[in-house]
Amino acid sequence: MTQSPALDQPYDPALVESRWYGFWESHGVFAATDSPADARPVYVVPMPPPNVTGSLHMGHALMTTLEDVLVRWHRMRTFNTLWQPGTDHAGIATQTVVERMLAREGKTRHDVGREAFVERVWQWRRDTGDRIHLQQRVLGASPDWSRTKFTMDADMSRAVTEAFVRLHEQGLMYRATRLINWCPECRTALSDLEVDNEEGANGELFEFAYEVEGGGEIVVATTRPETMLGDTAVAVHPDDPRYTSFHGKRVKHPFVDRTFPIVTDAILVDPKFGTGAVKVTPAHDFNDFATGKRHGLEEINILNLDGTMNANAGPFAGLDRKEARRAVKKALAEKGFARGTKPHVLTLPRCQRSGGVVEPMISTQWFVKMAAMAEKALDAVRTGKTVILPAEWTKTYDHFLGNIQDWCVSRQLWWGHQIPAWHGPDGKIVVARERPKELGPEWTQDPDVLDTWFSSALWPFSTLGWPEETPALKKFYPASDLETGYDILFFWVARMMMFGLHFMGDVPFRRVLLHGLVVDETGEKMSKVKGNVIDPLDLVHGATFEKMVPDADALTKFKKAYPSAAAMGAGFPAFGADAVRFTLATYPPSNKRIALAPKRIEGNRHFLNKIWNATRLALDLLGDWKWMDEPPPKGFYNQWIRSRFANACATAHDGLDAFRIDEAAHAAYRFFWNDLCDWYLELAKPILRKQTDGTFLRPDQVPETRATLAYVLEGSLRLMHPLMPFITEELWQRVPRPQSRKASIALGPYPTPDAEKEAISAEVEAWMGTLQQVISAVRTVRSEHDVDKKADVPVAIRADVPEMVAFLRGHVEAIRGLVRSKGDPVFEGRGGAREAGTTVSIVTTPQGPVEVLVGLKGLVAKDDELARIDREMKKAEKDVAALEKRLGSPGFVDRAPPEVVEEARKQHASLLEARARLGEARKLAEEL
RNA sequence: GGGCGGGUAGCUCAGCGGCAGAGCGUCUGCUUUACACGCAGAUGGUCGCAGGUUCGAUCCCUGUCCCGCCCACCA
Repeated sequence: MTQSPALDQPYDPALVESRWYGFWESHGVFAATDSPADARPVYVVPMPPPNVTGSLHMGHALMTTLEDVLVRWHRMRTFNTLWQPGTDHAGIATQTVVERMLAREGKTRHDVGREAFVERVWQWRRDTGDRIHLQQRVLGASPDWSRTKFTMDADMSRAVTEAFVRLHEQGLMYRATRLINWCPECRTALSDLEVDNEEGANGELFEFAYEVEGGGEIVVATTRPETMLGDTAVAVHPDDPRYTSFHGKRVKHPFVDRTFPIVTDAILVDPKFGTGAVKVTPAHDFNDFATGKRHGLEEINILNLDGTMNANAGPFAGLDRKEARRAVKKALAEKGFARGTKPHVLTLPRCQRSGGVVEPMISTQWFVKMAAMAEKALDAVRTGKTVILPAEWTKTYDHFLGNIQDWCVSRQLWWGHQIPAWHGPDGKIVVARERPKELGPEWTQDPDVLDTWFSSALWPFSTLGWPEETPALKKFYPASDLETGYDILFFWVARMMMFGLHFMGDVPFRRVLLHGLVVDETGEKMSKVKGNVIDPLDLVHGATFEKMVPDADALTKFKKAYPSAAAMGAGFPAFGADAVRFTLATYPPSNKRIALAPKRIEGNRHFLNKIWNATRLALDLLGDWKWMDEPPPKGFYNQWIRSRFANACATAHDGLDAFRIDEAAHAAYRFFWNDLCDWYLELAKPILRKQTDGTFLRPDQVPETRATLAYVLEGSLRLMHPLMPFITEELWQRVPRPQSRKASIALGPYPTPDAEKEAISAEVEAWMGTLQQVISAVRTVRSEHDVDKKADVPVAIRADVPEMVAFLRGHVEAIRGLVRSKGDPVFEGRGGAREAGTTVSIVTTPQGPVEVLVGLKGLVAKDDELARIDREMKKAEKDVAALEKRLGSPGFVDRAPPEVVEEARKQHASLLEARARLGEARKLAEEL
């Protein structure tokens, strides 16, 4: 392990973060171990290695971060927490990337052959595997990724085969010939989910006539003229008077020697659209396919697998889809059947992987029956066995599963889990866990592979050893949490739910936590084309713009996508993993688009610096103090900071518990900076720092203050650890702490609201609030009048409530120290005479109004003071008016809850008082 | 066509019946023995628009206009 950085050095994330990963590994922080019997086992389903874009990206970093925050939190509460490494599944991105590499060489996978292609995919995965592993480590993520195998692991393949065979035995996996989505560019079938609809494509509606046998013609409209080669009917609405005379007649195909009927169909045909007559192509359109089934129509496939026309296309055979479209239109025009075109906006179905236009095609594929499994998965969420957060996604989940079609799982690709079926003579098929010995050499295994999401759907239990009844499986299934992006709710989450319930008889996880998608600062999706992709490692380690983007053009694009970063000079400084993690954790999960603002990371980087320096100060103030397990009786400031800490713990716990990590992060941030640093440490300084004569100002307060300071410091490091593992570990190793704590902060415990509950005191916080307001009032006056920082000013505090006077009198040292008053502030009853040149501020507190007088004679311009008072006066007037309107409006006093009315009256009285005082203050200011 | 979000300070976003909040930015003053990656203070909002419910609406309801996403359809 590298040397610890010296604490008096500036905070340097690179120095801090390089040392801890190995330490955690060696101390078993990442391992689930046996724990006390009452400790609930917690399992967070690990995400598979990236399989969407296949490269390192912010979305991946976000998922890693949020998963790891949850895992560290769970682990600190109950040690028995598992987030184990998985094995690779057949990530679809892998082959996409390799195919793109081939395309750059002007080749397709069919040019290099199956074996060579698969080898290239392996190579690519090994290369990226190293980078993924690095990113996991850098971000501090818990799983032992060195154990991750970037292979299609034997155990995983076994689980996939087992699942396939069982589904087949149960009649849920079947082979069928039907209309499916076919991508001619990838030359594979797709599931419905893998088809993206591109809206707003400009197309045209082409109209042409079919000759009706026995005379006349019928005009149809189409956006895909070439499909007319597969037409087997023309449909009209049964009630459409225009076509009544054609019912039962047949039309002649102009290019192929066949005739087909005119049918009536009220489902397919909308008489108001186009000509009211529809050409029917059962083999290449989903609606037409259904129509064909209703009328017993012939299905004529006109396409080859690569998108060229086949022999059924007659004279057009061999042409590509696009060429065929032009040729058909031209031929129809030549024969005099063309009837013109109209512009038409249409939606194009595109392949998610290749972007090619998807063609509906009749094909024989493997399908999984979904209806029964979907029903169970719906029920599990309805009855709360699994909770989806944020809850608004539940409806989306319901809608998807409620309308689900059978899942086409076979792919004509070469990378993936091969289907465990063997084809023999006469179309015989055998499904088995391994090739049956009795099969002769003429039997060949189905060349197709499974949809990558099929193996992913088994993830929660296949990674635990299923189908073996392993101890891990028994202990950790079902998992506690699954954390992932909402974009794969259907692809992954819903399918894990179905397969989990089906194969394990129970839900795969208790909670599903969905986060948003990371986009650039302007809200645009990150993509290589747009040039706005950020590698998280560049944010962690720092990088120049030149390194991140290749050329000047790209740099311009990049800076436009990150306006706040554009002003950062040459590039990103090294923010460090903790700052990146913390920032990612501060976006609320309801936020669907996470606009990554480097400036925000920078702000949080400053927070870490603050923590570093505050700890440095605290250690200095603590001196050689040793941890005491029994905190001594506490004074006011100590009670206050303990109360604030307890509240922060409660908020953080509730936040993490409800998957509002952002709330936990903000609670920790506010506590540490605004309470601990801004107030408590400043108050503790005069107590814990020796005076020039070497004695303490208030020796009686030293032990309790040191104990409290040590307590909240150590506690807040633990509170923040899941959000910023490296810096908290580094500092925690140096602060006083109980002997009972283990070697690493990561081993907990997490501060719980229960343990801190007793420290909460609303009364103490209210009094402290008053003190803070009084101090702020003096500071405001000083600042507004540009009083020299070193100048001491006389301060008088006037209040009528005896407890108030007593309280403030008890804190003269704090007031004097924090506002630089000339001697101790003077305490008086209200309403006395005031010296000329004195400003008056009115502080409204729950305990009543307080006047704060600051003597500024000779230090201040009259106009400034008058302006200040007028401003305060205006605000008071506004508030008084609002309250009077409320109190005066009919029904408020009668109908509003008594405590609300009471509160309003109190405020009103106190504001009137304040207004009166301000009036007097204004008179006084005239004398300045 | 159906559904789900969102529109709040210059920017990014919280809040969701009872005095409108944070971070970043801006302005002013300060190199104060933890921190200028800082401190103190200030500025800044018709809470998209119009109705309704309510004693009271940024918040609930209805309508409406923008923006985003998802699903379905598209001859």
